[in-house]
Amino acid sequence: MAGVTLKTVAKAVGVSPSTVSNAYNKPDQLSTALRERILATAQELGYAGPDASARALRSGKAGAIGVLFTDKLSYAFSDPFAVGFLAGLAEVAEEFRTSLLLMPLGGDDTEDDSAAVKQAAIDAAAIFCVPHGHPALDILAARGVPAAATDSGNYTDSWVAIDEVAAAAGLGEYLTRLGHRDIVVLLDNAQAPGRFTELEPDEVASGNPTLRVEGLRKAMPEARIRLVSGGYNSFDSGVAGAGWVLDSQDRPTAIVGLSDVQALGAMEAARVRGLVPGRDLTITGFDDIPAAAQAGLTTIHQPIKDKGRMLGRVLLDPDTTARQIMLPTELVVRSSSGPAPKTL
Amino acid sequence: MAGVTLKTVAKAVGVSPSTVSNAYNKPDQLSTALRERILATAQELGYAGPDASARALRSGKAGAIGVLFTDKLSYAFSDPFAVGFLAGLAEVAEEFRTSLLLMPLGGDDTEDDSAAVKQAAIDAAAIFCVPHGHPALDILAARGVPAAATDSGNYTDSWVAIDEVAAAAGLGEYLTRLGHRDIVVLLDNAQAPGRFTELEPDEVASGNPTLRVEGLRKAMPEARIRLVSGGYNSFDSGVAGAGWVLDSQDRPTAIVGLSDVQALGAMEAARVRGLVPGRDLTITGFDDIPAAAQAGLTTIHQPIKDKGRMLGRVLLDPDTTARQIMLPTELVVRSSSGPAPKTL
DNA sequence: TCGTTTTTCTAGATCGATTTAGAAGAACGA
DNA sequence: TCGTTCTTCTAAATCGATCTAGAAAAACGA
Repeated sequence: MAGVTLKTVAKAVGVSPSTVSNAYNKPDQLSTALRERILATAQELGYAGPDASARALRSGKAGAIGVLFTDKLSYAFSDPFAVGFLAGLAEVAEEFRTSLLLMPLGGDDTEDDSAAVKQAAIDAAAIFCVPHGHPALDILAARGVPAAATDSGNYTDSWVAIDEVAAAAGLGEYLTRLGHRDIVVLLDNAQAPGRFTELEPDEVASGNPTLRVEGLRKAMPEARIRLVSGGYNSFDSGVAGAGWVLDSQDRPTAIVGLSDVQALGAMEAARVRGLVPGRDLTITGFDDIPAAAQAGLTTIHQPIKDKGRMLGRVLLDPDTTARQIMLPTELVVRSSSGPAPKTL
Repeated sequence: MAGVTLKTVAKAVGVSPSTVSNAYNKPDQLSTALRERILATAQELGYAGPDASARALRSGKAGAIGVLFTDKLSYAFSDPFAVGFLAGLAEVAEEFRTSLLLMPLGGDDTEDDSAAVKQAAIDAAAIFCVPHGHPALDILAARGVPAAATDSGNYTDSWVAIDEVAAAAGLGEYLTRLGHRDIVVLLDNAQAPGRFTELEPDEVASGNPTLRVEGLRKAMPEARIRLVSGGYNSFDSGVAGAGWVLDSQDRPTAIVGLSDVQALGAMEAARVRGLVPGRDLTITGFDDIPAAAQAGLTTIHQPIKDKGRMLGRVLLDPDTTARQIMLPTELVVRSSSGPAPKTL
């Protein structure tokens, strides 16, 4: 049972290993009769086809692309945004008979954490919301693995992204029109999980969060903008972070969640305190996940699934020559936003 | 840049390849000074550490476990049940520094579809809701890959499951008590996607669906039980399948979704037709995903995340010696179920 | 001082396939 | 009939590491 290799089969049939290999990979290189005899013998011996690792080594193709996450892998699935992205990516991967290798990076950047990135046998990598400067990115570069990211930082020459700054600026303009001058931005800071505190600008993970804050600042130069983190990106951290803000002496008129799950958490926190989003305060999100529509959350819509699909094409499809793809976004106004209360 | 291998580094430093290998894998096998010199030289040459495929081949460890899905990979993410399972599995995988390789199987069992299963370099496999007798399972067995399933069919000696029959029987008893005698079971049949038709019992994918139907039959021997498929397991197929049932001349008093997403779809279909679940008809689900509670769906609760976690332990943790783990379930009654209408 | 143990390093086999270049024989055209 | 082209198959090199067994040198104990 164990130790049955190409060679074993070759010997049993009385042909060379090359021929057995061809029987599996290049059927037209040998006569049908022989091929069938080989396959039959293989079956008999309990040989299940060429070994994956060996093939990968020799042919230089791993048959998988890595998906890099910053958050713990288990968090990755708790945000429908991530799920939507994966669904799109998976769709294309499937088309090219490629598997997805999920690779968690862990919050802290000890070298231990990057072990998976060094280890993994992958042909390419999809970089999903990983902050710039993360050591894993350097490792990928050093390994020479083609990579494409979900944001347009200049650390990867390939990306599929949205114009984060412009999108956030659009939201900022909208909030300004509504009269908001005192904003709290709710973001995730994996470095400081569970720390509900105002952050200095340089504590914001570079990448999308920075760009979104930048867009807001640009559009609302007069406004006071504070940054608060409730830890990892999740509904619960939204509840906690917004709770902290709402219980403080110094409430803002609007809470801008940097993801929908956090914003939904914020809505929950408001509800618990008897506040009605859209009337008593404004809460907005980012992404437009399905649940956002149900909850009436004002948010920035971005084509999540398409992002995954396009990234897949950039990595796998030779016909897709574009390396940098910018997708459109749209401000979706729902019931969670409204004019700033005049009673300041 | 390209073609830098262990050997290159070894030659540059003036040591043997073995020593360079040890520098990476067994630091205590050589002096610190030499190790540092090797690492420095490697860095200089742009060598990013031992090649993954080669290591996998030689050491026989791939550093990844495969996750097998029946549905198209993209569907896998649309059911929160699957997502919950993955989150649990990922948690344990992370602990053991192992990656997850997602492997879609496709609906039809042409040999082409199993290519991924043959190809994939994995140490073990998690079999997620794959019907018994699927060729991919035979391939795994032939390859000698340790596998564990999410259901207790006897095709794998390891599994983490719930007592499907008993759980469904509990639901059946409950429905009987409520006076229901005419049931439609809404299930997914990937063989016949988009086909909204009553199925013969042998058209039901073996595995969980069969067991659940069996449990129902056992608990409600007097009842008329019809089977209907709306295609792949999804909200939309629930809408479509239930829609077909509700538009027919011969409406049942209860629709039993074999998954929550389908049941939620059925609720939507009812709502659209002006029917109130729990009053005009009964709708039940299976799994108890988070959305079920929000929607007031009566369903069977199963510990989704724990299922993933336990399966991970069975596959990876040497301390977990149990091979077969049965987890508890519970009938959760909410507003979507009620007495069968008397006006028959 | 001499034998023994420990530390540090190496040679060479090996993991299991794929690939390139080419041999042997069959088929073919003129 | 002879040279040419296909078809079918093979020998040997190779992918990039890890492992086993053991050599050389250093440290140690009595």
